[in-house]
Formats: sequence, C-alpha cells, structure tokens
Amino acid sequence: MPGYGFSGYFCGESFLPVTPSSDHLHPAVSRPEPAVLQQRLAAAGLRATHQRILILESLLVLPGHPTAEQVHRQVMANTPTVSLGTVYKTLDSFVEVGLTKRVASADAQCRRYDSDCSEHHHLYCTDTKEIIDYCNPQLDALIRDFFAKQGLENFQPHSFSLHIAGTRVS
Amino acid sequence: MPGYGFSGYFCGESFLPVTPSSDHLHPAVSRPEPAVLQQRLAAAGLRATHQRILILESLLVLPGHPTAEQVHRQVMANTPTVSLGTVYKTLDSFVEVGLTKRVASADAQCRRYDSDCSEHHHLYCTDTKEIIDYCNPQLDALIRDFFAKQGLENFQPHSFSLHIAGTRVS
DNA sequence: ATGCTTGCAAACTCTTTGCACACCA
DNA sequence: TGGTGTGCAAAGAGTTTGCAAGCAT
Repeated sequence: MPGYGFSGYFCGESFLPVTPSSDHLHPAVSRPEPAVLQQRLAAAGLRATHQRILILESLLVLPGHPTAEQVHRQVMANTPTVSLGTVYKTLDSFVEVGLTKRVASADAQCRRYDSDCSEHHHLYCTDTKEIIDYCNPQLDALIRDFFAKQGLENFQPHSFSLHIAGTRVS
Repeated sequence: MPGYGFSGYFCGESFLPVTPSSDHLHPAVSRPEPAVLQQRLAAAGLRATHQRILILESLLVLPGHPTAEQVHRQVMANTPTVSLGTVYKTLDSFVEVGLTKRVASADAQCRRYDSDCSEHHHLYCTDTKEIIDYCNPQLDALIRDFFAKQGLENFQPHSFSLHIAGTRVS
C-alpha cells in the first residue's frame, strides 16, 4: 500500500516524528491547493474567506491532532493577523459542517481536532500521552458485522472508534 | 441477569433516568458502607479522610459520568464545607491510584469521571449528548482475539474501549 | 449592498496553585 | 507529633461572547 503515512504527536508542546511501522497506516497529506480548499468550503456551505482557507490548510497539514492553539500558530506563520478567536469560531463551524472532528481524550486539558474524518481508531500511549492514528478495515468489518448480527437495542449506531490504551514499544 | 442496572445522564445540568432496555447492562450500585470505602482507600494507599470517603461515595452513587462540579454538589448535600478544590485534588489522586477513571469525550467542556473501572464501552447519543455505558463480554472477546491473532506492531495494548456514536431510538 | 465574518478585548468556565491551618496515622 | 490533606482565594488555561469594522457573494 504505497502513499500511506503515519502520524503522531505529543500532548505537550513538542512534536515528534513517528516512524512508519505498521501495516495499518494513514494516507499522507500533500499540501492542498487553495482552489481545492475553497471548493471544499463552498461545498460545505461556508464562505471561503482567507482565514478559513488558511485554517483548513493548517488542519490538513499539521501532524496528529492539533489544538486550537497549534492551528493558530500554524496559521500565524502565514498570516500573523489572524486572531485566536477566529480560529475557535472557525473550528466550531468546521465541526458543524463535518470538515473536521473533535478527538476524544480522557485526560484532555483542551480540545483537539482531527482533519481526518474517515473512520479510524486511536492508540493512546499511557507513558508518553501520545495519540496515534490507527486504521484497520478488517477490524472495522469485524465490529460492524458484530453489531449487524446482534445489534444494540434502542440505539442506532452511526460510527464507532476504538480507543486502545497501552504503551509504545521500540 | 438480575441485579443489573442502566445508567445515563445529560451533559447539561439535568439528570434524566434512562429506562433499562438492553441485555448489556451495568451492575447497579448499592449505597456503599463507609467502612468499605475506608478500606478501599487504605488499600489504594490513601489516607481515609472524611472528605475522601464522601467523594468516593458520591462517585459510586452518582449515575453516569459526573463532573467534578456534580461530585462536589453531591458531597455538599452531606457536608457543605467541603471545597471544590479538594474535590479536584481528590479526584486526581483517585485517578492516579486507579479508584476512578476519566471518561473520554470528543466535545467535553469539562472532565467527567467514571467510578466503574471495569472495562466497558460508551454509546454517545449525538442528539442528546448523552453518554450511556455499554458492556458486552462477547464484543470484548472478539476484539481481544483480533489483537491476539494479528497484534499491533510497536504497541502493547493494555485496555480498549469502543466509542459508539449514534442516536437513541424509542 | 447585504449580511456573514473578523479582530479585539472582556468575560466566563474549568482547573490548578500557594499557603496557613487541620487532621489522620 | 509529623507529615499529609484541606479550605480559601487568587491565578491560570482554555474557550466564548459582544460589538464595530471588514469582506465575500
């Protein structure tokens, strides 16, 4: 499976590269064309402002699951006048229209965003607090089959995500 | 399966009862004896102060996944002098020694705690923002088998939890 | 031109911290 | 009694809000 990448990050300030190591990897993001971003915004029913294009680009380009703060910093590298408040408002509307997702985390002190809206799972390293994307269609099929056969009463599932806590090993 | 209960709550202020409806339910909590709580604290290596006993009791008694604020309110009903700061500090130490867990939630504005440290899953209702506990040993076995057969490279899983988003249906 | 978006700053919520006093072991 | 835990209040971090000015359609 060529063209696949692996993303990871640390909860603190620093970003760490994560070595490709598994068969269950994520599509690498190539720098998106402004025109494409503009189109995605329009398709989502949002006005394509300069700020929104920058914020969407930052989301797609940043590794892992950035905070509003980290998105802001990335945006500022290009256009230093964009305010943090705008980043918050924009991320909210992106979530609303499905351009991004919020990532669930048990010990989160702040919200994290995930530009990858496809279904995937998360590995939590309890040592380093790292969150690593994990996708495995076989696993998805397994779980989906399970619920198809013996479904949930009184609950219509739309999507699921497995949170696996553990430790990274070299 | 007698003696089983079902817990649910709303993200806002109000609590709603959730009708028992599924086969995959959670043990109902009976009001714990202070002596037992004291023992659990001691076993966890914590001093059994009045406040800690109250907070542990509140955690066990409150339905769903209470916030620090909700725990505090519950504690105050018994002893109105306990401070919110103490509740925070205490919940932190409880998490540290494994007496409680933090619950992951994508759109959490504040931390939620779960006194049920056994492995279980969560149903998120996207309409009502309700979080419903769900446990199903068959599902657990299925997932565990899957990882036993084709494990994760470079990652040693300790526990997992499935987050199922969807909508409640009557 | 109209109305959605932005920047700014203040306000707000949740959580942490420092310190003197209190209390468990 | 010694050292940990608590209450209080202030500070800190993250997020939201209100409003005038700016910009996309």
